Amino acid sequence: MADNKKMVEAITSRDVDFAQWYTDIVKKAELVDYSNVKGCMVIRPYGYAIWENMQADMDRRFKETGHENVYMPMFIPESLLQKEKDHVEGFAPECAWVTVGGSEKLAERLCVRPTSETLFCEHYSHIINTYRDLPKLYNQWCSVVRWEKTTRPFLRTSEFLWQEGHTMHETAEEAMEETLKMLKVYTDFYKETLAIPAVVGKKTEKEKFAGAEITYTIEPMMHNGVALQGGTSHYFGDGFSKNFDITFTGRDNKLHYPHQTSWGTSTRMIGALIMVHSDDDGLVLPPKIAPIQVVIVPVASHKEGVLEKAGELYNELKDKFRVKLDDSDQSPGWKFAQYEMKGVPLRLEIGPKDIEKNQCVLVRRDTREKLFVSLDNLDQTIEKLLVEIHDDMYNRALKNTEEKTHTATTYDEFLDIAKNKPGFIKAMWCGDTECENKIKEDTVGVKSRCIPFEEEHLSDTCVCCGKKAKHMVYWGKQY
RNA sequence: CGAGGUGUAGCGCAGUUUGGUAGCGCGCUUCGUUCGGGACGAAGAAGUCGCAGGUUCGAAUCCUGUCACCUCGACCA
Repeated sequence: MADNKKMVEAITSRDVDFAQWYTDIVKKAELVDYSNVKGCMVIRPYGYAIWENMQADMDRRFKETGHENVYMPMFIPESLLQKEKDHVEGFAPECAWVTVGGSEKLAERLCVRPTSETLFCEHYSHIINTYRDLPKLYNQWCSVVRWEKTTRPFLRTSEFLWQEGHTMHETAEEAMEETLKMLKVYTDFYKETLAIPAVVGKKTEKEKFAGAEITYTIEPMMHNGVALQGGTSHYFGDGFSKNFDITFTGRDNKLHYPHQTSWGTSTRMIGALIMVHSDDDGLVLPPKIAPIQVVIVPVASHKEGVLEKAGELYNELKDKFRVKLDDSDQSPGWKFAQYEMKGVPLRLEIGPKDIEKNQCVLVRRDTREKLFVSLDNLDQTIEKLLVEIHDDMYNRALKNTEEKTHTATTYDEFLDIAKNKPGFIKAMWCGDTECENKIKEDTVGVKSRCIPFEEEHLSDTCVCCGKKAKHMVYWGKQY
């Protein structure tokens, strides 16, 4: 037992050191390994399986909304990147450059894509000629590179996997509709698949994407009250179109510039998953993306009939759920701990006593609740439980978010909350970037998260400067 | 890029102050006993002490340089 204790203590407690706890989970659940390239990580099979499940779910949603997958080059010539001024200024500081090919110095250096707006625009300028060519609804699954100063597995790495949608539309209205539609796709995905609630809304001028007219964002709150930008959807208007000379002949037989959007989510969502749901015993995965949904652990597997029964159950369940039968010769206790570490939503124990009673033991990862259930209609019992687990996980995360969301109407109140209570602060804002800067300085890092779609009227004046308020803003620290 | 920290067996660490030729726990291999919350015994395998110089009869240990990683800031998905 002393040894068990030690193994369990190998995960730093979440309440003691959140950052260390996160790193422990990521390593011990075998999601990643550090690589020997600065800021890059090896995504191990278990971590990659989570990403694959996320991909499959999102890809389905993209296709249901009419999008097609494409693949762009990973290199962007410098001249192409420079066509949009704000865009290049935003990304230049974190570009990786290729200057040599083989032994030849390149005439023009190539940027390893940090994002692909410019490549899509270049391509769109070739293929868009008439309004009949619109809309173009493309998505790309790939990796991008941003030379970050500080990196953490999943949350910020030099190279990361993501999807980036890039669309072109005949009218501004249509593009705006697309921007909001994809934000909704993200919000639904977070809720229905990741069991993560989030605040959604518009970024301020200061926080919006380089080159965008409007940036919408989904901002889930982590267990410790810190926000994570979980996905963005940008409306570009016709800014890029003009710079890249993308034109089409309209219904009026005149030349027009198409209106553009882009939207993206990344492997960072795995980081969100960890920081929202997991606990001191390891990962807790929502059933929809868990690589293993049910793990079958035979108990006293040397006793006659146990392994056979476990095998029968596996065969019965394997077509309906992602099931693993662990018949290795590790002790049951070891397996219990191991699959808790890996966040498997349901553990199914089957031993001699169960077989006698035509039952098995189901243990929920999220609550540790132990249920003795009949082997009759087991698939239905499990299906119901998985749904329940998902809903309970969502509701717990929602409760945490609500409990850690505060309201401030005076600046003293705001500073007090920022200093003493982790979480979001709802407060009125005048619309000036100066106030955002001041707040960030006065609070050590509190920034505007977003202007939510559903604003509340908390007071008439800006919490910072006292001028007339324009918006209610969610404020908070972020990863 | 600023501040701090760490590099010794696959993983976690001790040894460095005071130089003497490397050790512990976990894991791994084999055999046996175990099996309802990280089992036990026996026998094994495994380390150019991050890298490069230097001092010394002798360096994991002292000196110089360098690289990588981690944490916290600034920057960002």
